[in-house]
Amino acid sequence: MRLSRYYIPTLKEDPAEAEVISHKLLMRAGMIRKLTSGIYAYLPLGHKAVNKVAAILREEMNRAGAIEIFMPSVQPGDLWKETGRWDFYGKELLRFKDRHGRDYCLGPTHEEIITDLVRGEVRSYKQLPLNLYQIQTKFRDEIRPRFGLMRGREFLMKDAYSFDKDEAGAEESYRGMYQAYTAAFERLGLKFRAVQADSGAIGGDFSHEFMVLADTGEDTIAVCEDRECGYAANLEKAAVAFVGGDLGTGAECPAAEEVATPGTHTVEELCAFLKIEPSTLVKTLLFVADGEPVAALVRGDRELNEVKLRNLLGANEIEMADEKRVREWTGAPVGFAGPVGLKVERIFADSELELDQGWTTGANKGDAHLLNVHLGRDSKVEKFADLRVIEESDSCPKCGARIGFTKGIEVGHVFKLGTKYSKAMDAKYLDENGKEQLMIMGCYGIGVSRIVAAAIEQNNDENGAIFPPSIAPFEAAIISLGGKDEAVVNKADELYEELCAGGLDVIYDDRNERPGVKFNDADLIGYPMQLVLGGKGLKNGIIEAKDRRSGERVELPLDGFSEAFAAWRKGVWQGWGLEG
RNA sequence: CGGGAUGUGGCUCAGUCUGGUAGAGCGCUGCGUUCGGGACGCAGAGACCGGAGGUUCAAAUCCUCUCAUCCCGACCA
Repeated sequence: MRLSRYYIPTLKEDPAEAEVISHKLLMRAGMIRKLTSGIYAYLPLGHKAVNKVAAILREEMNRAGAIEIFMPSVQPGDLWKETGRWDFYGKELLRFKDRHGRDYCLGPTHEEIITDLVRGEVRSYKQLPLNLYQIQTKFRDEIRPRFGLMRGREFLMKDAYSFDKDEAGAEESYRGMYQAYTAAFERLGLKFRAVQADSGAIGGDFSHEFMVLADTGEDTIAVCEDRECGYAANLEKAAVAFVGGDLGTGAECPAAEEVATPGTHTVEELCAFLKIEPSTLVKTLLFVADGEPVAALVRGDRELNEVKLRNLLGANEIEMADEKRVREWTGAPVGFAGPVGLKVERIFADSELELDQGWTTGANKGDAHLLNVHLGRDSKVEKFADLRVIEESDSCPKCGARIGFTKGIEVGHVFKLGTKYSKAMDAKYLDENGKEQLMIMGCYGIGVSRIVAAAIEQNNDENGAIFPPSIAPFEAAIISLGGKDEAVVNKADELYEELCAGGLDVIYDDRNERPGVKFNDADLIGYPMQLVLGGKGLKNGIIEAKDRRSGERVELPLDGFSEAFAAWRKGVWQGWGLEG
């Protein structure tokens, strides 16, 4: 492509609306433009990068035996009512009515549609397993879209759905997708990790998230420092190594005693007042879980993991109790809740609290706390369970080594759905014995547009983006410094034709611009390879080749250029851990 | 939805407090010079100052309402 006839509107300055680096660079490199909050137009370069990602995903999905289809983004409300998600999905689901007043929504995901499609066609075990996927625009009316392509409302997603006749088959499908994802992310040239994850609103039995590692990522991942072990999990999923014990009867524990603690609403204030450590007291947190009051206890220096509590309760939604409810249940202002005499039936405690007795807790009374509380003797805890957020330096739940934290961007998610949707929508087949069985499903998503943003978040420097060659909108740029020097222009033209003929996706900067402008644009956009041809180089029979990532420059001979270039190109790809 | 901020040529911003003829830099057009890391000179085009209402002789500026965007908290590819 000749740049003089192409469309890459680069910006010299960061747009005011962009905060994170990928958003700034995508805008500045002329790859995207915002239409409205969380909704972007893809300019030629952005579209090209997205397509390169999509092509790799398509290849890996096909290789794994999945079959591409394309489903509508406008979906009838009836199907969502059938699974109950019309009511449960929340405001993220953009709903509207057609001229007849019928309910519709813009698809945030396609379980309902695919299940409807398959139940109408698939009748026999002979047709299973089946794995269908699409690459398609999704719409989620996010509460707060931000960070450009990282969290848009409209975005491109690859979503696959597997249908199997039994659990074993479903697990095999799941493994197949897991492997396909691993292969795809490797080809994309991204540093990533597959981590255990909570299955969230879509539901299901177990799931993994694929995280692109970047310091600017929104998610925190707990990773075992023992590489052999390989345990990695999303913070909200990461199990804490079991530390429970025998609570005993409390016979040796002195009787609970009330002390006045005026004005101590927080753990810090209380500890300062009583001159004790946060690890010796119990925090009592009050929630409303699907409308029902629940209390959760964790040690004073720990943080409650709401996802673990929600899963323990099997609840759909949990939220912190408001001040009014806290007063009602404790008879005290916020900050003095405790398990003893609490007007909440269901009390759950973190396993760790089973290890010790004689805790300091709130007294359910203004300006007072209790000392020497024994959770078995003085209160009725329904269950001790893993409820707290894992901390850095905690033990790995799998091998006991240290846990470290790292940041990541979620770009893929694999779920085993089980029969959640097939049951709700009656997707059945006849087995070998002519008996009706529910299909076992799995679903597998990859944020295609988000990958482009994540690639930049992971790879950039002060001059701009640095694209892995497999994703880059163009693999290489020829920068001609010819100006009016016809010899240089002719040679650059010739090289361009040659590279194109060789099948290389190359952009040729033939603009009548000063060298600095061309260099800066090329660095900003982040083509992995730059080929610079100037008057001096031509005279000496060489062209300068720059590896954008390492910054290394080498001189390639013009005589025998193809071979020299091919060898150098291979080296650049290898620098990314990739094979051209 | 709560909390904070911002809306002024295509872009980044000044001007608003203290009302009085709309500015700068970049970009864009033309001509000339320049040409290996965002050149320079000259000449130009381009803005109902987010919108509506109000106060005033006079509003980008003060008041009221509204819309949009961005940032911090609960969701997710």
